[in-house]
Amino acid sequence: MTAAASAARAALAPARIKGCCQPVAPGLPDARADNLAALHKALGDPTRIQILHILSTASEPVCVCDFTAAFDLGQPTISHHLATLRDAGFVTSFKFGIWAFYRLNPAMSEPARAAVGQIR
Amino acid sequence: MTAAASAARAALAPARIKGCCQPVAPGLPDARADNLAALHKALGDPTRIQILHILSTASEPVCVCDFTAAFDLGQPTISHHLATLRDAGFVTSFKFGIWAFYRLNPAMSEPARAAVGQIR
DNA sequence: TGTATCCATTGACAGTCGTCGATGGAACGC
DNA sequence: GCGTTCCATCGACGACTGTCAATGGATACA
Repeated sequence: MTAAASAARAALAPARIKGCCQPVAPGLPDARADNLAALHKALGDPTRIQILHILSTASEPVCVCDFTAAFDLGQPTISHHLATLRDAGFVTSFKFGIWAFYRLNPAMSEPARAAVGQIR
Repeated sequence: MTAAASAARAALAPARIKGCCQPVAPGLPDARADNLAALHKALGDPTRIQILHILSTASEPVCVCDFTAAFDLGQPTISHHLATLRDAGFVTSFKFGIWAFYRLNPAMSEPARAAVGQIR
């Protein structure tokens, strides 16, 4: 080991005698980590990113039939993606006659809002 | 249909004659949507959220052996999660002797940085 | 040189996810 | 009422994901 490397090691791992391991902060509460992971998992699909992009640039609620026309996917698949986004708190929906409309959830959580803000 | 509902429909779906569908903006470039989805997919696991939390609060690079001690998971699983975060651009690693250290990637993309900033 | 430690990789397995076709309920127009 | 349209749900299937045990390479130290 060179002198430089030795100095680097001292800076990186001071007081790590037998091996290098030292205790690490316990981290986030499990519930918090689970919530954040679920939030990001809902964003882990290109179709759902596109849906949120459409909703974040739309001035009005968007009809499901508009989504099915915009994507090369079956209607059940679109419905599934919309339900995923709704379950994660990103969007809300309402029915109007035979149509269902979706829009961004105005009560979205702060991390969710930050994530949607990056979809540009 | 009540008069109020009729007015609401006119506001929501003007000029939607045969059905309600109207063209929707084509959306993000596919590559952009894919990149954002991959980024969020890498955050879609509580263990990886915890890892990023530890790294974002650590003042020094953190040794893999510290992660294996902090989680109730096997060493290959920790290694897998760290590789996932590295492939997604969240962290970088270097070896020092027999130890491997990880830290937040200083060249992280802007959406990635925003997401990590929400892990608190 | 030999041994021990650390960590990445491989192979395997159960569970989850994205997608589709089929079905059924709800609302509209005739 | 009756047929039509829209959309959520169900069942199924292939692909991917998280986890582990086993393996092997690289490094340090006696």
